[in-house]
Amino acid sequence: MPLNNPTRTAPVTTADKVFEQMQHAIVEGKILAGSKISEPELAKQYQISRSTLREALNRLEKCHLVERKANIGSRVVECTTQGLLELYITREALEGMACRQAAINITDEEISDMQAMLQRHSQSPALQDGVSYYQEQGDLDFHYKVILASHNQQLINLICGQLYHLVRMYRCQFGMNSPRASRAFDEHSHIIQAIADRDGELAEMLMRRHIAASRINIESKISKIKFQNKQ
Amino acid sequence: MPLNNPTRTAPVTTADKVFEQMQHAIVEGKILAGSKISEPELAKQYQISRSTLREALNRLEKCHLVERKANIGSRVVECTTQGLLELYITREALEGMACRQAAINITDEEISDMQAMLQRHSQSPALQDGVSYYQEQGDLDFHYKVILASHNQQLINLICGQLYHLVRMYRCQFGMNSPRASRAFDEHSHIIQAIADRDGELAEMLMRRHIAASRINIESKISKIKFQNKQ
DNA sequence: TCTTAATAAATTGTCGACAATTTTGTTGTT
DNA sequence: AACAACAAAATTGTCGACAATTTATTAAGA
Repeated sequence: MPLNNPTRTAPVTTADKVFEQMQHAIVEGKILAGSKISEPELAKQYQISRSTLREALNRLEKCHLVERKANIGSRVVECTTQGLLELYITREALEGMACRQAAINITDEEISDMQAMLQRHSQSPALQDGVSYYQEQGDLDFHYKVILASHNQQLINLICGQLYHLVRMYRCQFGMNSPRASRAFDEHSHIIQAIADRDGELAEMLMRRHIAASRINIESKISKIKFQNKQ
Repeated sequence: MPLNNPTRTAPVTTADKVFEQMQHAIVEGKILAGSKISEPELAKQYQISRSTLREALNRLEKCHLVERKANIGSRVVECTTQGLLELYITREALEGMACRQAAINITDEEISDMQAMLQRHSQSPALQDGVSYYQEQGDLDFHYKVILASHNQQLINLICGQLYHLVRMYRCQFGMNSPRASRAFDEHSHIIQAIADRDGELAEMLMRRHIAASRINIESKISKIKFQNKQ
């Protein structure tokens, strides 16, 4: 089970496999954001029938990576500054609550597990500031563990099954791979402490600030890029 | 545009229509919660092909009303006490944040609109404590307006497009139609006031308490029912 | 030359049939 | 009677073809 999706099940049907391929292609920008999706073209490309492709498209729509309009067709979602802002505000709400619930529902075993992970991260700086998209698992791993520890299936499905696909897409396409390295590590540490202390209120507050800081960090990078482009 | 779904577009394709029919049937319990869905059977029942039915099923899956497993089939979601609890906790997080964003992004026009709605509700007690599923629009209307006023498309899609289908299902199937009548009206009033004052922090806190109170109210009703059944 | 209308091409929606998988029912053995 | 292996039935997944709708192209008129 890959680190970047703890809730996923092994792909059994061909639609599953095509879904995963397209998912990666969209996240990495190989299929361009905002571009129209031609069913006949992609069906031929993946060597499958249109029915199967449409099945895959439906799943991509479920995780908000494509949008479909009746009789018009499908488009890959666009990556806009506003969309990123909205996404992080939503994350703040959901992961904040997940963190509060984690403080309530986490098992002792999961606490040990998270502390062990933190220990590993402290010893391998490469994990603290992942350089590429595939190496950012340190941060994602932390967030996934917190979310799963909430033991709230509704929150888990929403965040891991839907939001995080978009999060990865934005991170990848905007080149925001290293989420504030050392600072993030400290913040992770404090959050785990609050959870271990069963202090739900503090845990939620810290997680919300952690995500808000991450959002502001990314926003500033974007505005720099925009500034450069105008020069 | 029906009151109970402000983000919905008119159904154009037959899959759309079947989706809406099934949606209502599931929410109202005409298709039993937790029951298996036979594709051949339902396709015959609705006089459509299996492809079209599957398209409808995909949309039902998108709003979490059915769950599908590969090679096994689809089932209507179950209505469990835990599921209800999880749903309301998620609502608390999302609608709380939506309320905070509304305090930031709402237009003067929308403020007037909400105050006018409140005025109408105060004069028609029937709207304050809706008796049946179809008459609970007073409460739903309020929540929808707040969510839309957030002007955050991500939040709007998640809450209106997904969560609220489940909310209506639980309300309908557990017979929790009147959401604490008069108390709710006062709470609505205070929330709108906070939004109009542009006090995002207070607005979020009030909305969270409002939903938490609603959750606790429903929980107590459920435990009473369980108690009765054991007698 | 620019709009508008009509027509042709392409794309999406729907259908029925076949293949693959799961479930059910049966048979045979312990 | 209980269990296992096998066979039959039913269900889901996939395919290609046709219908309905949208988009592109052409023709006509102002």
